[in-house]
Amino acid sequence: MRAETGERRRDAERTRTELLDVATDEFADRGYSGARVDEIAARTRTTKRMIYYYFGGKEQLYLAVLERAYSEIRAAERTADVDHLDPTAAVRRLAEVTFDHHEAHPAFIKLVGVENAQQAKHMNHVARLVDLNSSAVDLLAGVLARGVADGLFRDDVDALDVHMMISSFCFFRVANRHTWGALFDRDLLAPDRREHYRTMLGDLVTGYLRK
Amino acid sequence: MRAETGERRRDAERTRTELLDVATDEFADRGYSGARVDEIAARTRTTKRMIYYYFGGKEQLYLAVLERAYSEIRAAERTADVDHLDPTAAVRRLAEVTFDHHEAHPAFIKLVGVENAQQAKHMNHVARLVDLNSSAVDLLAGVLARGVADGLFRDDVDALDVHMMISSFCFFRVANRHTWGALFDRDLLAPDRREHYRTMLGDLVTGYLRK
DNA sequence: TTTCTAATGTACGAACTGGTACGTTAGTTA
DNA sequence: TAACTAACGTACCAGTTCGTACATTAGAAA
Repeated sequence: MRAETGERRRDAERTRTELLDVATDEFADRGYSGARVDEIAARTRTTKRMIYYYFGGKEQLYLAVLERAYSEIRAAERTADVDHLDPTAAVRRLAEVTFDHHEAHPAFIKLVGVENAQQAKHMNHVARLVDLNSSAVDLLAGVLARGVADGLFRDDVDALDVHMMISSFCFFRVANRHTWGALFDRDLLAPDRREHYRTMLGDLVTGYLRK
Repeated sequence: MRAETGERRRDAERTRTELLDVATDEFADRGYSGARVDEIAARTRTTKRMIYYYFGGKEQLYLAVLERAYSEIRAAERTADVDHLDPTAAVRRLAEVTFDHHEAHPAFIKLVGVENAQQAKHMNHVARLVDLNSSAVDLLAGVLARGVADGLFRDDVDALDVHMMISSFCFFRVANRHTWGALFDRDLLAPDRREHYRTMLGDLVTGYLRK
């Protein structure tokens, strides 16, 4: 595999990263038990031995994949700059960021599914993840408070509930596109329907919040 | 395993059903590749040999599980009697039926996840399933038409989109409760929050449809 | 240049796992 | 009651898969 150039350079960081990249796809596509360490190794320029050298084993590799995937997400979530928008536009904006993010990271979505299939037992071992995700909700909570203060929004809604509402729509569209396509013959990710769903989500959320 | 009573009766139907029951849980809990035929057999009163005798193999057993799970669903979906309700109440009713259904059938939800993880490649082999699921959408379409005719609902909404909106909320709540609990320390299935979410879904959908 | 160690490669083993060959028995039918 | 077959059980095999023992090498340090 490695041989194309003939050269053999040593680069611990590159080897580690390459293993993580390939493992992310493999775990996302085949699930934890479906993923094969031999297969992961074969798709890199290094060997299976390095998985054990750098990570310790299949499970720790999966853990590393999970942690990196969630960490990368955090950065993206923070790009939303909504302070200058009025509350309604700001909520719509936040929903769109989540929408775009889900669409752009199918592997991450699959990993969430894999992790839920295992009752999130691995995620509990990555304590660091817990506070990462709160930031998105805090941002939303701020906007909601502004909307309530302005007399635009209902005052009995919880930010985490709204976040769930948004997440569920975005998650479903990506995660369940295959069964949906098979059952109803409609591709939820078809490019020409993208704007439609994005707008729909915004309407949905702002409609729910409106007094 | 079987030995408690000492007796050994022959009953093809019972053996088949028992295998399907156990296999449903095993596939739902561990995914297709994670499920073990030996484990399935061990949890029944019969032996692994019978899986091959009645179904042919692991894959065909999974197919049988999938088909039965979807078939059982259809019956439940039909219990909604909404013709006597005004459009808004009827939509709320349909959403609640889906909500209740998802909550009552976690194994089914998991199977949907398992199937999506495999790009629904097995489901495509069960052509019979396709028309099963349409009935729920047809029911919804009728109600929406009534609402539009009465001047209550927007006239630019598609029934399948509304169905997706409802499904995504219900699906997410059940399917992703583990990661959600781990990240936000909130149990989406806590009994004392059940009414809250059920109402929230109704508000969400009717709010979106309202003119 | 020599030494030393992190990084890498190879070969192999033990346990697991889906599947099967073959024998046995319950219950029906003639 | 003898014959027959659907239903069932046991033992085993062959391929797979995670993991490891051991050998080797690139490149830094002395």
